[in-house]
Amino acid sequence: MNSLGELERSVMDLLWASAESLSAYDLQAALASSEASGRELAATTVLTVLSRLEKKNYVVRERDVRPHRYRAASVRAEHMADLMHEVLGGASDRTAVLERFVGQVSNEEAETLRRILAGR
Amino acid sequence: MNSLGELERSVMDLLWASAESLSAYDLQAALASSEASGRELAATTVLTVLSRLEKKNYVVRERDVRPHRYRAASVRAEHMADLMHEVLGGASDRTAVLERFVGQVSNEEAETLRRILAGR
DNA sequence: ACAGCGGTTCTACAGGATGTAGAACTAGCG
DNA sequence: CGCTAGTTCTACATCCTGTAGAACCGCTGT
Repeated sequence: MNSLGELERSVMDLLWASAESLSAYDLQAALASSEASGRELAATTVLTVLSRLEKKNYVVRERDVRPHRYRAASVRAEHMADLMHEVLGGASDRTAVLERFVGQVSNEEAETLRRILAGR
Repeated sequence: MNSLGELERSVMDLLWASAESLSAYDLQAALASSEASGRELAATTVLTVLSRLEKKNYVVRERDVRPHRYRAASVRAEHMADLMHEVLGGASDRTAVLERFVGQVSNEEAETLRRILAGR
């Protein structure tokens, strides 16, 4: 139930990167320049994707302004942490998974984890 | 690129739970009893799924025995840890993600993490 | 050598997710 | 009240997954 499509993910990346809410037209332009192709998608295409993302609760839509504006429903870090917990949730052997997980992180990251854990 | 289908996941769960390699027929039977429905899938269905899983490098096939036997390419915990790292890898703000992630774990799990980090 | 038979691979199709966009509809400005 | 930008509907191609029949293949016993 997690993974988004290619385009959906691109849109989310833009929304996550933006402090402001964006209109479909902003996104349309941003997508055109970011994606090497340079090709511009049809406005309706962007709108469709946004509707689907809204249905999946990935984005929130501001309907009170005329070009509706959209923003990510949650901060990116939040979303990723959720995904990680989702993976972990599907494990019967949580400790084993955590062991492997921690075993694979770099030293700096291990340090980061210790620091975070220290601050409870 | 991660998520498996329903049936694919069931098959992987069985393979992950088994120390031995299993034949498609073992799996067919196991699936029939585990899934409440009790219905038995066609053998070819199981074979197809196994072929797909092999192509995705989730399982390894022993071709030298006649009913081919299959086993998970990696231990479940390993797989899940990989998935978690995969999620984390797609983050620009890794620390932020880890903060959120740790912030959401239970006290016991936090303790587990500390212990793991201590002994590494 | 050959017919069977169990086992494997090929081929096929339905249904859902996603990318893509035209057609149809709607709200608010002048 | 008619336009026009903007939104929603409808539609279709493609890919992934579940599901399985059809076709093919390698032993094994006679």
